[in-house]
Amino acid sequence: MLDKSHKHVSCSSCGARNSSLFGNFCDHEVSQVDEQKACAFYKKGQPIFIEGSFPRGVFCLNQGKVKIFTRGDEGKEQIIHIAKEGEIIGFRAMFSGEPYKVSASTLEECNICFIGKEDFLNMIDTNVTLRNGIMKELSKELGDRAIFITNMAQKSVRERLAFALLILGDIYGDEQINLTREDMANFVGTATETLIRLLKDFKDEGMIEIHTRKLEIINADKLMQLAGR
Amino acid sequence: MLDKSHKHVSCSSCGARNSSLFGNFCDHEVSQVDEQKACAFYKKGQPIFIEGSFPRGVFCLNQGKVKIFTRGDEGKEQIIHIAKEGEIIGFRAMFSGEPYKVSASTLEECNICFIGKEDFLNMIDTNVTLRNGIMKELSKELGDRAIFITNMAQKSVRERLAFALLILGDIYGDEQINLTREDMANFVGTATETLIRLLKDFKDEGMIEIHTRKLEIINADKLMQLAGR
DNA sequence: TTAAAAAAATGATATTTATCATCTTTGAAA
DNA sequence: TTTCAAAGATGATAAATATCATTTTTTTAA
Repeated sequence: MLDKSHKHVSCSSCGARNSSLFGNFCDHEVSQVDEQKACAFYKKGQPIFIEGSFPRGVFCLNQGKVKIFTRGDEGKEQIIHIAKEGEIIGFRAMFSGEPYKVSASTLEECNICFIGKEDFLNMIDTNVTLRNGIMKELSKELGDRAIFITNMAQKSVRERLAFALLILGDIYGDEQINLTREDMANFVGTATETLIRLLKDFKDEGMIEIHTRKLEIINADKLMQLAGR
Repeated sequence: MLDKSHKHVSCSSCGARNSSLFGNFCDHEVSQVDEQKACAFYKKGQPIFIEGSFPRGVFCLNQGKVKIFTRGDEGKEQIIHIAKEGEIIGFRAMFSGEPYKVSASTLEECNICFIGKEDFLNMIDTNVTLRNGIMKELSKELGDRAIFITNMAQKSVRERLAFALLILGDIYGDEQINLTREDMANFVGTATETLIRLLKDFKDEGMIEIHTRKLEIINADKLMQLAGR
């Protein structure tokens, strides 16, 4: 369990920082961010920002996983991305001048830092490396989403599930995949019942192991074959 | 029919420039781009760049429409975007450091200018307005693609077709929508036969008129209602 | 102008996946 | 520990859409 006190998490001691967009900051830059940011503990299921509202800054994940999603016409969530430790979220709306097009909420207990819009944009203006990192990230995600769209349009639910499990495997790393069936269905883009049936098939075919709510991938090769490129 | 000679199209006389990312360039900047760019005439159906290859610069559409697409496992195209006059295409791969994740080819005869990678990146570094414009564009598209993914996952083909027609109506402006049924199906994410049947339904329901290959929207409100938000 | 190829259209059928109803299990709070 | 709500699971059925085969129309190029 995470420390629930709202104490300041120092960037210099942040285990996730090295793999983040702030990874190559010098000591001076790190302490500058440290001064400007605010830290907070989030309970599981807590919203971070909501589609339609205006952004006031960006969020940096120190600990925990966060789902980024939109809601369709009937309110059903479509999960676009699952962010993990080290990721900065909400920075797209910083540049678009539009309200958030997506919502974010925690999938587990999280420690999340906040950097105000002005401070963040200032960093972007003055720090070329950060700026290039951001532009690279925006571009990379744009490419990923083109593939996401294509998968949605052309792959069967079974293939998409295989694909999704591989992505989730990456995100969860050593840990087991830990999502409700509903969230998983909303990531794959299918009905919860269909997802549950397919998970059982995958288990029977020896691709995954199901430990109640947590999933373990035991044959990634077979999943890759199923998922396609 | 367009002039097929490979003569230089001047940015200062480019009708599309005002609505482009170069729209607010001063005279000096415009003439600089003019010197650095190369112009070419493209026939209908000609590829501009192909998924997997490495980018050498960006393309600026002076005249004509271009489809941006990926190919799924079985080679079927999924159209992600249709670019029109004034749009700069292929700049995402400029920042990602990766090969193109999408392909682009012309949907009709086009005049397209090319700006080399170095020149373009140099512009980005020195011109804050252009840079902000690019970042805004990247962010905006990211939001659009989140919605695209959600539509694919949650809307019926009928709803997606209505949505697609509205987008196409915007892109084609005064002109009638002019796409093969196959391209349209690859944009909506459905089988060509399904698309053809639905178009007939839409015609019967008074939402569109079909002039052989070209389509005209005659009841946008009804389409909007069908498409959802 | 004609011939051939490409695109569009139509019908029949199969398949996938969603939906609805119901039941069971799990986990959290009293 | 018991209780209750949420999550997970299962079965039956309906609906949407893809696929395949074939025909007609349009466009392109000889």
